[in-house]
Amino acid sequence: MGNGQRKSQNQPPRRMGRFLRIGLLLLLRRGENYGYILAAELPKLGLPRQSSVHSVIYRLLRRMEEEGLVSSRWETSQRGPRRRLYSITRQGEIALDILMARLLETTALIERLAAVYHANGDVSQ
Amino acid sequence: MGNGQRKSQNQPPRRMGRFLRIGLLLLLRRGENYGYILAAELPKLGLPRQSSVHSVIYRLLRRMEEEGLVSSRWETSQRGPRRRLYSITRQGEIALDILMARLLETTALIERLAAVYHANGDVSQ
DNA sequence: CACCACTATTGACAATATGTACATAGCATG
DNA sequence: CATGCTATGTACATATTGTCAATAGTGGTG
Repeated sequence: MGNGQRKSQNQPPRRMGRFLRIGLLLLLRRGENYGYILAAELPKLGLPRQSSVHSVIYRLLRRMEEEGLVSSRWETSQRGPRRRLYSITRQGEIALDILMARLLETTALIERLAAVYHANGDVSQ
Repeated sequence: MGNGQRKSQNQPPRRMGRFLRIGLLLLLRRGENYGYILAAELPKLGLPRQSSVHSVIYRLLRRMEEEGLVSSRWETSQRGPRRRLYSITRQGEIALDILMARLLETTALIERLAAVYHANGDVSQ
């Protein structure tokens, strides 16, 4: 207790935007779906629940539609509150490919940093 | 006129904050150093140059000092503009360990997403 | 000396991203 | 009709980031 380390310890909320996009595109690649379900499915892909809050997912989906990565239509003829059904577009599929490629770059960066990290005390270059 | 694909293609600037922090801590673990040099060294660790702009690095270093991860002092007796020399603190070393641990989680997430990505058309599950 | 280039740090501003909380609305149940 | 679940959306505050400019010391050139 009472040590002064809290400030750097209390992990600030991770920035998951990039991963959320990928997760949503992956889910939508499986087929048309709507936000409420997508938000519930994301944690199953490994995304932190905290980042998969509904309002965040809805906002992101609208954004992705603006960008042309997904398209939406209102589900017709079902009971309960209306659902906005999203589908991945061709552009979205391309974007997914690009995002995954960039993920590889990120992995490479991480490995590089990890290598330096583990080169402990070894100060030479 | 032009097709409408540009919007999602032109890659938005990556968010490197987390990696920059790690890079700076790794560099400072090698020994005291100042911003101008640190900004030049980061790309050698694999960080994109775009993210290693001086003003960004200076700002981040000040921020990290506020958080107690690094400490600074003015270099005495040298010619040219004064330099603010940074050192990593004990807390900074701990934070580095934590950041690296979280990097592993990120790697796990990436692998998981990649697995789903490559399970192409395989909609089952 | 006037001018320029390089080193070195900082501050200010706008744009974007994110967290959080709330608002709306349909339907079902007791 | 109060409550709770499904379902979507909006609004506001804050955090992060990119960009640009300001300041300052030193050295070289004409």
